[in-house]
Amino acid sequence: MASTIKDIARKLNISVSTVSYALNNGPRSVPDEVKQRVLDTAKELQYRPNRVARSLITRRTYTIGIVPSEAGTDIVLSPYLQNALNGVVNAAEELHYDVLFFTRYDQSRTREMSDVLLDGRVDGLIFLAPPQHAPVLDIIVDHKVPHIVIAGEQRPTSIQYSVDNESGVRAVVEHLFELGHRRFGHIHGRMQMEDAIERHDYFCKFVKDLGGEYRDAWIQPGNFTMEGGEEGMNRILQSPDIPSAIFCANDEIAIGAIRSARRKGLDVPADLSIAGFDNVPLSSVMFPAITTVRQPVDRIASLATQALVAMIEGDSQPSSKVFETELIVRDSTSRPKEDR
Amino acid sequence: MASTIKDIARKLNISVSTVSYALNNGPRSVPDEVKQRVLDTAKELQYRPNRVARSLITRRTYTIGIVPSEAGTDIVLSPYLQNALNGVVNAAEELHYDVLFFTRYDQSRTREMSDVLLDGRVDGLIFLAPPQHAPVLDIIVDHKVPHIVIAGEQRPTSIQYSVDNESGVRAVVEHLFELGHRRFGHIHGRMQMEDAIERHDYFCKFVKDLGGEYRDAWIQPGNFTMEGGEEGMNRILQSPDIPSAIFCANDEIAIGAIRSARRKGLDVPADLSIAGFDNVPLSSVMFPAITTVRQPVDRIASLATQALVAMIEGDSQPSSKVFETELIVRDSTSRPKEDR
DNA sequence: ATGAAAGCGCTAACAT
DNA sequence: ATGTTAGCGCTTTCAT
Repeated sequence: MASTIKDIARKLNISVSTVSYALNNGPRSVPDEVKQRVLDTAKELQYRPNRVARSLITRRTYTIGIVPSEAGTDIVLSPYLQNALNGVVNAAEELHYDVLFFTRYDQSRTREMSDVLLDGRVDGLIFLAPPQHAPVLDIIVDHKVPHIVIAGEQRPTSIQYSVDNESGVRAVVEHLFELGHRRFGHIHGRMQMEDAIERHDYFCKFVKDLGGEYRDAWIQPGNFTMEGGEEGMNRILQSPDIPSAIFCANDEIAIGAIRSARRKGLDVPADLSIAGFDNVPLSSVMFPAITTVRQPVDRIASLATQALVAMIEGDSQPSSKVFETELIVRDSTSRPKEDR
Repeated sequence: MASTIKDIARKLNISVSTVSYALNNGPRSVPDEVKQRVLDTAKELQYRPNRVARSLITRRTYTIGIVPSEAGTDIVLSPYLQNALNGVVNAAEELHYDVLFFTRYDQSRTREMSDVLLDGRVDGLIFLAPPQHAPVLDIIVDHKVPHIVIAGEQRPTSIQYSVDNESGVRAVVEHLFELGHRRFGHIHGRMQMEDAIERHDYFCKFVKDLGGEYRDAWIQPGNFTMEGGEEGMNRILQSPDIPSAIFCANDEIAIGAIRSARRKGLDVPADLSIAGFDNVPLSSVMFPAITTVRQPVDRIASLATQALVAMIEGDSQPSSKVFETELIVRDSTSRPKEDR
């Protein structure tokens, strides 16, 4: 059995409070001589503090929880989640926090989920791209647990760290328009997610604003995955006539879309321009390299983590932030065929 | 303030033990009528069990800890770690465990580290490619904490899940030899890590066995990273004469090596064959696609997690496992120039 | 300067 | 069938 402060106290014939103060360097002072004896005995007995017992009193665990946007197999294979997690881990390491990854984020069981998130194992929570109207989030807000939402819908009650989808989408659409495209398609993400909705809506808005054309048949779901992108593109290509440019809600969709187009004998970008969003590592080494919108996921996640810890430690009440994007033009977009 | 079982008991004028048994469905039976009233009151008071208090007694947290091979920035960007983490998360989700990612695995502070790992927040630990002779591991063994080591050195005291580096390296070297190569170089990983050591040693052994040639100048460190691979290759290319084939200890090194070779005006594979290890996603979409050795990292991690939980729950004492590899021949290797 | 004791929220042995 | 109570290991208030 592991030894406790009681064991140290007994061995030294002093009280547990003195041991506690000696071990923690305060808040009550302990004479150096006593402190040294406590430390020596602790080492001798291989004493290790039990943080569970400690946090029962202090209500602090030095652990932050990360809540992925959905449960399911292979979620950690998503480049977006990987980058976000990387940012969280980077910041957490510096702040001396560990990261608890909640594996069971099942939308359909609000009660069970909130019980897990609120069971005392973490000091604060980071929600990663939560679905719209997530009831758990209401409960978290209710309980005043420190938390930050990345890429979620606006809620006055929660601090949001999100990317500026408006300027990002505007940049892509304008880029395609300037190349000469007038007929646009879109393969969107999971429409429960804020980024998917915004990118879809801004796509429609900017195409309309510029006087371009889009049709219902050219707008298809892509689920933020490669498979989804492939299927979405298959459906678009079933139209009697097809658009000359496709904006995909993320790079994985774009990769799938390119694969589908190729399979149907279309050349990207000669026959069809395809653009993505996120700038995941793969997008630059793919053939063709994908035109995309960079968003600083790591940085968003790092700063969110720092802000969360600031909330936890009561240093400050941070405010929501919107992060800038940057258009990266590569080889998957070019002038439309009819122009040449 | 959140409500506790005490609040429920008081409100219902019954004892806390009855409330506890009602909430937990046992081990003592509670009449349905009472149970229902407890459940109703729990809901009404927005009661949520405090798992920290519970685990202080039960010594169970339903959390497994994952210990990365080193601390540092951007560790979650490593494809190997990502795949392993994905496997752990997949299995953990199914088993209803969450995953605590330890961010502060600092080799130089054994004491601090082991305190963190042993502070009661997790039921068991998974070590991911720990460095050789890691003193923390000794302490973990000492404390009889359930744990499994992935890709670590053999230790009779710990259960190991590792990949069969011998057959993997043999397959690449034989592949290169059959293509006609006789002069081999190697860019190795961090030599504190078992996989790096084994791949290096087996490389030397099999080249020798087959009657091929390698020289000290052709064996360079690559640190398991793209940058390392690039630098390693730069050094190899400084030799007056160079090998015709390079085996890299992982795919990231290979990617860096290819980049370096290209920069010096060499064509891969025409001028130089380069092979990797791991089969990370990038390796198949790279240009040229990389010849590599597939190892089932996700599966290793999933099975390790399942085995760990079995240990935790006392169901069984699993044994160490070695996993098979598979050579995947792609476009970065071909017959040497002089042959043509 | 330091000991005694209360108690964090919960489980479970011990009573009745 | 159910209440009382002793902790789990720790922090911290209250005494002295």
